[in-house]
Amino acid sequence: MSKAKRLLDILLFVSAKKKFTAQEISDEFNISIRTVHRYILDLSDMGLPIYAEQGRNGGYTVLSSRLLPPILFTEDEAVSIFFAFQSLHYYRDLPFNTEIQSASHKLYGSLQEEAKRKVDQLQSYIAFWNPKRAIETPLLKDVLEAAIENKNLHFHYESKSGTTTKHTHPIGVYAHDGLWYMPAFDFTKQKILLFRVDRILSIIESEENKEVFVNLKEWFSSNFENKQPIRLHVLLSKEGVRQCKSAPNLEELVVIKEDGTGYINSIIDKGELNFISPLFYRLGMHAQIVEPKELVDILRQQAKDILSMYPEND
Amino acid sequence: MSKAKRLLDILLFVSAKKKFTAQEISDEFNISIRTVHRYILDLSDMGLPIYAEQGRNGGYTVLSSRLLPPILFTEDEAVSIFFAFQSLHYYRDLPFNTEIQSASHKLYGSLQEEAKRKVDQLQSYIAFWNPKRAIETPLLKDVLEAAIENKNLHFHYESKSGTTTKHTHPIGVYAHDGLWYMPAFDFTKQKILLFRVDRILSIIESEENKEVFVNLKEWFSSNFENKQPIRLHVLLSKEGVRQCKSAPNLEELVVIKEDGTGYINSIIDKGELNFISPLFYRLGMHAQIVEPKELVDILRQQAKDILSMYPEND
DNA sequence: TTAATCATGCCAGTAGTTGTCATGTTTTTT
DNA sequence: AAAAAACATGACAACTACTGGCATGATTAA
Repeated sequence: MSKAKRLLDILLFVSAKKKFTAQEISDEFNISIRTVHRYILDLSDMGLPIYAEQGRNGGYTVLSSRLLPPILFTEDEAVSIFFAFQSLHYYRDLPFNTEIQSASHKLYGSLQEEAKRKVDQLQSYIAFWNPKRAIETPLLKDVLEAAIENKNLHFHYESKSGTTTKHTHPIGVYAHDGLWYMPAFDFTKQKILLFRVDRILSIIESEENKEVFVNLKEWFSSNFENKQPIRLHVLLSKEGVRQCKSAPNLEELVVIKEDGTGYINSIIDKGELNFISPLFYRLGMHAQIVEPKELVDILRQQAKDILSMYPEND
Repeated sequence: MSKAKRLLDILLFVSAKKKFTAQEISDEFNISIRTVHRYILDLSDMGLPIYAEQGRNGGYTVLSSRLLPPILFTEDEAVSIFFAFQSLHYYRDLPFNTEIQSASHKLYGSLQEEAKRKVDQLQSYIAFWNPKRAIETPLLKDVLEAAIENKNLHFHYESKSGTTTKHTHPIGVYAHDGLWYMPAFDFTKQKILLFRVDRILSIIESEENKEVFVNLKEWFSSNFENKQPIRLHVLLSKEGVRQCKSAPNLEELVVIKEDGTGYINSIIDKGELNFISPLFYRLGMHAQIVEPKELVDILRQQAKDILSMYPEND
């Protein structure tokens, strides 16, 4: 077997084992101890952070975490990785910040000049904009860890009514619009609630739990099921069509007529009414609500509240 | 020089040159032609997609795009790259889809079993949720290309008033809330406008342009300057504080008092009024607007419109 | 003190690499 | 048809690198 291949095998072996003696490698790969010492010198020259402890009970120790075999990327693949990293620049807190830094550095360093320019250009022509929030999410990594390790999580939470204590089992973590959310089973309320990770003030403790809950994907899809179906029927002007087409939950429901106007006439979840009412409020004349009466009531009630708060005095 | 190092040098040389003869390599690196043939066999065994054309004017041709020297990633760095790719899964259209696929594949293949499980788990516990996956943006790649190559772009656009033709110079492309936007200098209106890439119906043509415009970063930062400063003064209940803290542009302006209530009293851009009015509409009693009068007028006018649309008949 | 380690040097035997020469094949040019 | 330019492959001797064994030292723990 060629030296290069053998070196690689040893690299993988030792970076998994972390601590070992020359004798062990000699036995494992059937090579002389003298050669093991030479190989380790080579690996060290190649940049593997390894150090030796002298004397009885000594041996070698690999510092870095496990290494992968060398990978040959094409330039375009490298650019795509930078592109993906770019999309993360706009989050304040991320679970893998240091690793992203070092991976970026390794990749950028091995690009040729021309490709470096391409990457630099990419960064000045494309962006993933988040309303760049000042909101800190220091516990993100801890929460994600608890979720992945299937642990229960007890924490202090900043809710409407002040600081409360929650006993939960996290389903997962997701980012939306620059904020991090955690759906979790609440043992007190016996159902899955949605928590904002930045509002978790401190983690009290986490503990193992063997029970199996839904996973994040299942939770997402179950959330699309209608809990309280209700018919939404709205007539839309041309502009109304345009704006509804940009609304998260409505876009697929809009039916466009030949003259450019349109309508919505389908079943939605009653819980969404509060969510979509601001849109119809903004649309005003551009959206004529036929059904449900509840939605009209919400709009009218809020309009009355506003008028009573700001009485005509001019 | 060791064989491995020489092979790498040749790998980089040929993957940049694409087409070459054995004689050229022999001259460039001062090795015999016989050895060049041997080396090329080695590279081919290593997976470099290279083929030979026989006969006069023949030679070798490298198929794939340029290769980077082999990179040693740690397992954690590999995981961070998967994490970054994960964040892109939630866009329907992306400029580097195929490269992301192949890079993913290479990385995943060289992970050890344990790490594979970790990556799989990651994908079921973390998500980047994006509400507008259904909207197609087929021209994204073309638009980005025109931006990077500093070209002018003429296209058909679906605007409020129907289909129009735009003559622009793109500044760049950015994603926000699941949609792709393109700020571009409009030659007709002689200023920078914001276009939605999914509303670009077809590209008529693009042409070189030597002129220099602002780049995307400059455009972003210039957009934070107040064009028409106006004072916003609002008194907030505890719930009002909570909700304003979650609003993109307001969160940093909120001042919290000891009892948990708070207020906003600072200068904002007049253009933002239309943007924030739905929030105050929703807050109702939880936000008492002191200034500006314009905001109150917007709320009152819209409330009146709503009430006149849905007259009391119950 | 002894045993277990790493560290390093030397040397001869082995294994791998290289250059040269020879022979073929394919394709284009003359 | 012949010549030229290229790849393809084999044989072999010269050269180079690698390996294992042995020796010697240094360091540490039992």
